[in-house]
This record gives sequence, structure tokens and C-alpha cells, in this order.
Amino acid sequence: MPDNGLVADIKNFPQLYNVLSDEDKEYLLANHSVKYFAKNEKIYREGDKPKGLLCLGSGKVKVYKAGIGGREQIVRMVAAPNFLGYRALFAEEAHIASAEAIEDCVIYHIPKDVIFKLIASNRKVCKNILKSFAVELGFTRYRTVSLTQKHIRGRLAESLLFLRDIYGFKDDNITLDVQLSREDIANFSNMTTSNAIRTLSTFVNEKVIAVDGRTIKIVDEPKLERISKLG
Amino acid sequence: MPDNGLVADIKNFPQLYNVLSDEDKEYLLANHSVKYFAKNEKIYREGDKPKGLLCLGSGKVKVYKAGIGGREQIVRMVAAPNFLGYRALFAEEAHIASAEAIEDCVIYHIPKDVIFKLIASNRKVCKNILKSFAVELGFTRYRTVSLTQKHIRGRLAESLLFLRDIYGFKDDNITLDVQLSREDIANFSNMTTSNAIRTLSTFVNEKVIAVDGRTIKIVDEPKLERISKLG
DNA sequence: GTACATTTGTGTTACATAACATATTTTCAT
DNA sequence: ATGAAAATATGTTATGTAACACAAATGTAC
Repeated sequence: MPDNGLVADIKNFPQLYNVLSDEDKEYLLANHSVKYFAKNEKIYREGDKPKGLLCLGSGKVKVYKAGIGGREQIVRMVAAPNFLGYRALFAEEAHIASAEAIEDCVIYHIPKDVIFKLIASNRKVCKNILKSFAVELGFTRYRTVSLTQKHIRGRLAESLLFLRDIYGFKDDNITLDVQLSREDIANFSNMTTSNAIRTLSTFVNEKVIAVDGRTIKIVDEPKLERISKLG
Repeated sequence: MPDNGLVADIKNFPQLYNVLSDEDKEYLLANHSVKYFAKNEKIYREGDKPKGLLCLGSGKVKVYKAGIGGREQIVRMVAAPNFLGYRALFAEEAHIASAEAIEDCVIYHIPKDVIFKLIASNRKVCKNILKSFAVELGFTRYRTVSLTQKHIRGRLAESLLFLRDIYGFKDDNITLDVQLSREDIANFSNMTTSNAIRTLSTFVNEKVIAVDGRTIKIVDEPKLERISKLG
């Protein structure tokens, strides 16, 4: 059992469980499995065929694609609770990205036919999945524009703000509640690791952020927003 | 009436009409409207609230976002028949992109409550929309990686191949069945207009394509694929 | 505790591409 | 037809960032 404080129970996955009828709840409880993934463990790989719907119950996950020359691009950072790897399932294709735990994770696996039955019997399930898609497509399109058009400083600032939006702060309201390597930060911001390190240093010098190892504090949020906006 | 040879009838929109029960078909026929858009006419704008589901019955549409300094980025090229502007509807947000007809278009408009009723009463409608989302999210993620990582030649080659995939060839099996300005090609390929023009010229010199005004012929398809792959 | 691998940090160089300038051609309104 | 505006074409320069090289710090295995 991972020691992340959360009970490994699909009842804690509101997007799905909370909208079901009592009958469907029973059906779901009897027809899903719980899986644990350790930090750095791969959850699925590009090319794998999805066998069902994954729900991230607790932990954090990065979803990334191999680009030109093996350079990896992180296309999604996932916080719990959230659907995972569902694009390939509903497109009826193989996965076009890989997913890796960046913290110990609990994942609920719902077989393909089970989730399709639930979608058919419950309109809210369908609506929630549609909404997840719609929100994620919006995010992805937004990112396409900013990753291609913003300069390094703007891209990095934006990425830090996204990490804040996705994972939030620790109790001090300033420390990002996620630990990433410089390489991950670079792959999320479409830049080389060198440039991510260099630009983080610049931000520290400008007192926009504070860095201690992999711990990042956002010291001057308005300024970071400004850097992100300006591009 | 636009002279595009297609009958303006939602019965010709298979993703939706073909999967409905007789009862739902009647309901849909009685509860939708048909709209015509001339070439270059805006269909919706960033910030508009969607009032229903749009279905592109005939014609061609570009969907684009305003980027840094007003620089526009085409995020989707749409061929008929296809859903349009549905992301904002299901995300329950305003449009984050604009849509413009690049040819005369026929568009069916289905009010919000009508489409949600159809989704609730028919599992195939839901499945088709989920699939549209899944496919488009896949496309968008793929694009994010190639637009950020490929070099100019690779990006342009890939864009031309996407136009082939989306709109196909004319009867000669070589001429792309879509007419775009150099600026649109640039905005679809994430480069300046100058560089789009320059690189198209290079491709012509290398006998990969042939250009006559806005008409583009793909002369050496394998070579174009190679340029796209290499990046 | 030492050796080794990995991650982080910094300076330098090379290069792709945006920005700019300008010319030419096409389109369109009158 | 004619002038104005828009689109297309091409050369030059400036600049941001990747690539490379290397050093220091940190983590890990034995």
C-alpha cells in the first residue's frame, strides 16, 4: 500500500461514482480493479492498446510523447482525481503517449465493456467524460499556441503557473505541491534542460521564484503572470 | 443557396442523423436550423458563447486562435461532414477559438437542450461525439509536438500532408482539394508568411510539389513524407 | 568512504528562423 | 482602364535558442 494518506477506494472518485444510481454503483464496485504504481513506474506506453478506463485515484502522473530524436514532450500533468488514458479508449486506437507516475499512485481500472455500459445507462457519466475531453482539448490547443509562440521566459513562467493550477500550493500557500526534475520542467515547457535550469536561475535572481533542489516557491506571483502574458 | 452541389439537409449528416431512432429523427428534423455562410465569413469568434451544436454539412472551415501579438494559429481545418464548435459547448465555456468559412458552407445548428436530449436517449450519439473528441485531441497533441519540434521544412511538409488527409485530392489524384492563402498555410504550419512562401518555392524547385497560384499539386508524395518524417 | 552515475549549473558557439526591407504580381473597386 | 490595396516573392540582418563542452554538486551502490 502506498503511504499517500488516501484510501484506495473508487468511492472517492466523484466524476464517476457520485453520479451513478445505486444499482450502477454496485455494478461498478463488483467490476473494477485497483492498481498501485510506484514513483517512476510506467502506467502505459505509446503503442499499448487500452483495455479499459483508468481513473487516477491518488498520486500524480505525467503524460508524454516521444518527439523528434527521442526528445520527450510532456503533454499533460495529471492530478487526482482524474481520468487517465481515456483518449485512446474512445478513439478506439492505441495510446499515442506514455504515462508515468511521478509519485506513488492508486489507479482504478474499469474494463471497456463496463464503462460503456455505464455510459449507456447514465447520462451524467457521459456528460462528465465529454466535459473532461472538452476541457483537455481546450488546454491542449491553448498550449499549442503558447508553446509555439511564446519565448523561453514566457513558456517557463506559464508552465509554473499551470503546475500551480493543477497541483496547487502546500500549506504555506507559496510552495508548489509537486516535485519535478529540471528535465521534466524542460519537457513540459518545450525547451532544453540547460535552458530550463538557466531560466529558473534568472527567475530566482529576479526574485520571482525561490528554488531549493526540486522545491519551487512562487514568490512574486503577479510578476510571474506578467512574464507569462508578455510571452 | 450556395452552389456547392450538396443538398442542404441534415439527413446528409451521418454522425448524427444515421444513428437516431425514427422518433428522434423526427424530433431532430423539427428542432434544428440551417445556416449558410459565404466564403471568408466568420462563423463564431473567440469569446462567443455557444448556443448549440454546429454541424458542418458542406464547405470548408478553418478554426484559429489569436496568439502573441495578434499572430494567428490555425488549430483545425474542418471538412464536411463534421462537428464544429462543440468543444466550448461541452466544456460549458465560451469559444476559445474563431471559425471562418474558407468556402461557402452549409451549417446545421442544433440547440443545446435538443442535442443533450438526443445524447441522453441515444448511446450512439454520445459515442460518436466522444470519438470526435478523442480523435481531435489526438490530432492536437500530435501537432503540439511536431509544431514545436520539427523544423520549417518538416512542418510545412506535414501540413501539406494533413491537408491531403483532410480534404483529399481532386480527380487528377494529385491536386489538393483546398485553396489557401500563403498566410493561412503559414498560420497552419507555425511560421511566418515569408518563410511559408520561401519554403514552398524550395519544394517546387526540388520537384516535390507544383504550385499555380493557390493551387498545389503534390508531385512527389514519398519525398514529401520523408521531409515530414525527418523533421 | 570511495567510486560512479546522475542531476544541476554555466559559458560558448552555431544555426534556424523571425523581423525587416523592398520589389513584383495579382486582385478589386471605381 | 486605372489606381489602390492586397498577396506573393526574395534578399539581408538580427536574435533567440539549441547544441556542445565542461564543471560542480548530489545521489547511490558497493
